[in-house]
Amino acid sequence: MAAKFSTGLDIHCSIPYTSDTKLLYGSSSSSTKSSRLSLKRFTILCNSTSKSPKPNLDLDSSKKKPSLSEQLKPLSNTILDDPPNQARILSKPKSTWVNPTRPKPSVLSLQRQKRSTYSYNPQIRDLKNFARRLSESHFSDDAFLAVLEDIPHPPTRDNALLVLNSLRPWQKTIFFFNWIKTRNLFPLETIFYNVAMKSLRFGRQFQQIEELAFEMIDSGIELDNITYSTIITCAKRCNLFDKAVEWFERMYKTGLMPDEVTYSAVLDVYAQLGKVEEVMSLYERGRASGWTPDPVAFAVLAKVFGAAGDYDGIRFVLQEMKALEVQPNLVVYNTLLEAMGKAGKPGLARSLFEEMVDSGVTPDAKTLTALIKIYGKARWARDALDLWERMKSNGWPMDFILYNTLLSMCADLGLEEVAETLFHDMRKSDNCRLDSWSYTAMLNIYGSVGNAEKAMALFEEMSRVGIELNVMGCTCLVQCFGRAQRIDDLVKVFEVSVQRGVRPDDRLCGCLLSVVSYCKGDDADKVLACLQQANPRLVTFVKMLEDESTSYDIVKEEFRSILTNTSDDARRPFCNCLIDICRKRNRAERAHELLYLGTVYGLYPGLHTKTPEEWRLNVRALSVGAAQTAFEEWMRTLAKIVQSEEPLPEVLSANTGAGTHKFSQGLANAFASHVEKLAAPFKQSEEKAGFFIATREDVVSWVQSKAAATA
DNA sequence: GTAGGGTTAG
Repeated sequence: MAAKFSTGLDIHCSIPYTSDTKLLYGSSSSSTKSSRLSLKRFTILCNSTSKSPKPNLDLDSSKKKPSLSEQLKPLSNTILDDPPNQARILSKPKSTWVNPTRPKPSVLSLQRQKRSTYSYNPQIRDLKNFARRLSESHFSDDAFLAVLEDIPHPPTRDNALLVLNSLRPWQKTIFFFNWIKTRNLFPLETIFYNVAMKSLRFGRQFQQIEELAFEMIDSGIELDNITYSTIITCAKRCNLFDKAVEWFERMYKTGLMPDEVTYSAVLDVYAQLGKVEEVMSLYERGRASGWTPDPVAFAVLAKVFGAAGDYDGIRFVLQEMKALEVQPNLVVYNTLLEAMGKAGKPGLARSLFEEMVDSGVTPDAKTLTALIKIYGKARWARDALDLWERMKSNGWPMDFILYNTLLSMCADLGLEEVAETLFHDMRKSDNCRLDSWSYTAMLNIYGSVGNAEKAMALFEEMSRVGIELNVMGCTCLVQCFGRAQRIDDLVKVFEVSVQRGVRPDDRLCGCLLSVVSYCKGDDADKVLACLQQANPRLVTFVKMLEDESTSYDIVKEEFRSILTNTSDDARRPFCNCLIDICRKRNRAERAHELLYLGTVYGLYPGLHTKTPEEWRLNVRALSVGAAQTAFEEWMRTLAKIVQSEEPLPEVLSANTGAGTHKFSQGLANAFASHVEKLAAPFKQSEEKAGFFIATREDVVSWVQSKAAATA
């Protein structure tokens, strides 16, 4: 594992735009009492088990959602356990249920609502043209009204419905709806409301939909499953999830059973909220009612497990479909592939894709986008390139999102030339255009290979063709010019970006901080001046670290406070860079303090792992300076263990990672020279790349000889 | 978009 776009020293300090955040930044979790641990001992290294230490930063308490069971309560208490009698009768018309004291719970109707069939309307052509003319025009209300009077055929029920269905946007649909209502030519049935609501849904006009629904209730017009599912999905699209649930509950209360369409719409409401338990509860209640879910419902299930990165859940979906003999369709496959990616299972995604192709389902651009993204993230260059070849030779569909994903994949894999070919193809192509994603992906690549000339040329081209630089592009350029020591260019890009409205985020700040860590004198001051605009507290903290008189307690409090206000994925990079800065400015002990705090705050889970046979220091997610600091710390601890004659395992190892990324092989080399400088008895493994190994005897005799030398 | 549900990018 390695950072995506870094060479040499700063590979883990800059904040690369990798999708690999789980590996790179680690997950944070909570709580070791830092205040009770003695700073001097740093015992955390050898006391920690393979379990991640839990940081005691309660950083996200304000965002806490109600518990899952709390959220499910309204459904389970008010509805699902107590379905109205009428509904129960509807859902099981031929039931031979004999135990009336324990009615079989039923939560959905197994019959889908029947749609009325259209009778052929010979005037369809004229009316559609009429509707299209109205839709495309820009009339005032009066003019619109005048044109309506010229409707080519009398506004009978069927004619009016046809026009209503073809009008857009929603303002015109509603205008026409009100027009037929005031003319009072025929009673407005449910279907008229449903059609009007659908148009409102396109315009995301939930409030108006709700008003129409109340109007139906007031006038005694029946709300059916189509009405409810339209209301619910509109609420969902407007992010009004409580409204979606409210209308679902209202439906049961009026004695109407949802059919499977409404039911999966609600499943999706919970899926979008990430409420896995609720989705499963609804799903199981549906199954218990005799429901065989269709592919749409399975796509919802796959989505919710994908979002949670829950591989067992994904397997469950596959098993259920197999058991119920439901054949996955394209969307289900796409969703499952996405889910496999989120669960970090590239191999399973690959075999699922082959299964899909074998079963005769032709992949579309979304399928290929999902898969290319997975291969890029997994750094599976061969599979990614093979797939690209297959796409070309099979003529599988491409779109601009797929092109941009291919570019990002190239960035993940360091495929500069392939990316340039793709970029060139897109430039020539008629059906896709280079957009800010494409340019940003290229900046990412040039930033990673350190090609400052090409990055600058691209930056200038963007200004010329009017594509705005976003915060990611800015970060890539800062990284690129920082590494090339073109600090004046860096400052210029930063200033221009801020002027054009880029709001620096934590990743950009981390990137600036990493440049500070390897710059000197004037250059460092120039970069700090940029950082001052973006995050003044960080600059103050850097100055505090440099000042010998700052006490540990103050460092601890200020660091904690800074981390609290830093997004999760930028915390470890911040800590890495700050450690590097301390080491570069001869504040080695300060570096040890920061590493200790970082460990306590959960930024380095699994830094030290123990088995009875082997203790291992895992520094793959550390910057060079942090890795050196951690190694020194470990040696101190091991020395104490030897001196106090406590037991050691047979093998001690340090893992720097092999640097599978083309641009990131710096850590192992830097680590090797540090080991050499300390004359520590660790040897780089020949079989296992990225491992440094010592035996217990090596370590014991090394400690003893050092002790003898200083005695 | 032909009255209702599900899938694509740092």
